[in-house]
Amino acid sequence: MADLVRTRFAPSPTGYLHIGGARTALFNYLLARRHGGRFVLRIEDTDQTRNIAGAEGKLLEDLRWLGLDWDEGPEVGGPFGPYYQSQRLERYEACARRLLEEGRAYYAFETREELDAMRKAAGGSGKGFRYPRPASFPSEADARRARDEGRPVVVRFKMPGCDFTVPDRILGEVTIGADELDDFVIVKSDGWPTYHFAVVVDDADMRITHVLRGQEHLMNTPNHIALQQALGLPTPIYAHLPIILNMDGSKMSKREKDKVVRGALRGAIDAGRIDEARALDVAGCDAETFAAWRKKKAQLPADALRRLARVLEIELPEIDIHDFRASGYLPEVVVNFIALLGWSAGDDREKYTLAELAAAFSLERIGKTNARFDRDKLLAFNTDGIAGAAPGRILAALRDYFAVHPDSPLAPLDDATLARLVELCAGVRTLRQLEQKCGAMFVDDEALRYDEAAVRKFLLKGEAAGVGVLRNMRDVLAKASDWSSGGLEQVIRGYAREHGLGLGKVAQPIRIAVTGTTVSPSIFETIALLGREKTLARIDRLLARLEPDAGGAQSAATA
RNA sequence: GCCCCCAUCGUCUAGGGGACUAGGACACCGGCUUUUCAAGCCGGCGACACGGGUUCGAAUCCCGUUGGGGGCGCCA
Repeated sequence: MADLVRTRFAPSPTGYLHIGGARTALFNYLLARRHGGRFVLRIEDTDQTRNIAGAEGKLLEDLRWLGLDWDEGPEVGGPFGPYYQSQRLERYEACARRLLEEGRAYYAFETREELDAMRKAAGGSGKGFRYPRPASFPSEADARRARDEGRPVVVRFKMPGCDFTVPDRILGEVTIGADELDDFVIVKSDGWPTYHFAVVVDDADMRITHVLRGQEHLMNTPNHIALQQALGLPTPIYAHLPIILNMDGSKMSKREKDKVVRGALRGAIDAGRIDEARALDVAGCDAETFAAWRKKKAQLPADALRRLARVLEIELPEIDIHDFRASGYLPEVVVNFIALLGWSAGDDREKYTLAELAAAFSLERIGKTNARFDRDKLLAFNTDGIAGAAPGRILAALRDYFAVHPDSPLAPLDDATLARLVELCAGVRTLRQLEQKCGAMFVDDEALRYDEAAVRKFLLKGEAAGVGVLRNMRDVLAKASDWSSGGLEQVIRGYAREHGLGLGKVAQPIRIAVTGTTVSPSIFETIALLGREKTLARIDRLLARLEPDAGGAQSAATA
């Protein structure tokens, strides 16, 4: 049992689970499962200013949605808890005390402003600053006095002054020179540990054997190893994962959403489609933040971005796991896809279930190169995933989708109807696409919105030939004796043949009348499902709008 | 600026000195199918960043250049 593999995922509760975090969690999960070990979840909530209420719940929900269940951690407990760093403060205090007593750490009293000034003075650009360690360390009395004077008191770790070599299972041995290493802070002035300190203590306490984390942590690792050596703790096996980038090569981050919305808003304002004041109103934040955001100086809250995106009629790029859920991706597809970002089994296989990944995974097959996140390929995977899933699976996935979109027009439908829609929509790429394709069938007639361009193209163009067809079809359909999809197909095809028209010339006007758009399942199936009454009512409704003499509105665009 | 990491089709990758006229997937292009959007089927385009070595032989090993990424916080 001595070599039981124990891995962990240790997020801080600042929002939804990010795609990069999800990949890190997945790899840790897979390694533990592959070796019959334990996967631990720990909440790193040591930054009181960054913790966001409700974020932890979202994080756990996202992990569960992906199917990454943890053996120890929040909600499940375990022998090495508590699994919240905020509940482990005595442990860090004890370790810090020991380091202070042994002269391996010391107090420091600079304010942030003083440190900023020192950094600026250090180098031309202020980079590469190293804290000037005092010849003799301040005493407990000095620390007390500083506190009494209202100065900040932190504890810094005395780096041993030697080079450090990080043994990394992916990158090999990476040596960082002593000159690069700084006496970093281990206890903040609020008494809480920094990440570097807490992570070392906790990983040891929780018997973590393997640490898989993003490559952005590589340069921190000497600090961690030094700390482990000073505290007499073992060094776990490290594996620094390549980073996931956007298609443009920039780091994939939540800023991407800000960027997209900011660009769209500028275009809309330039085009006169929206004005500054209205945009601010939609965003619902304070004017100062909004102004800063427009100048790329700040980020907007997620819900503000969502509201703006809706008004601007743009899709937000998916960044968080929750975004993919909301866009109608299957969790097993997301897992499959991100597993292939930086890992491959070495053959041509690309499709895996979570269990299959757990069986095939190995540290040795993780690559070194950063990967760009290709949404097109994910979409293709999702299309295959939906096409290849058992009907019951898609039904369950739809129910989950409705949990995120309770207002979906499809949400109230029974399983049998939903199953029918799934059949009719074979080939859709996402659950959202299925919703968009079928939604219009299940909204009230009054709520139908007409695609203006489609109306022009298929109804009004060429001396309103489309309107004529629609008028005729209204009568034909009213008299149809068999309102099944088969019967309707006969009637409609028959009409097209008689009048020497392609089916499209007949189907599209009907489709627009009954759905408002050019997209729906087979036209026969669509109106069969809609029923005669609604179909005729919707055709009448559109005809009334398009024929002023019938007393309809001037333009379909106002609908 | 300094330090670290990386480098095969547009993208994710296979490849670990001869099996490479470099394989797969997505995207793209062309065709077929077609009542819309998708899906599907067939075919095609397309890469070893560059320059030096080592070697009988290099995509594979070494060095340099260039390019990309990361780090340089009382954030994690």
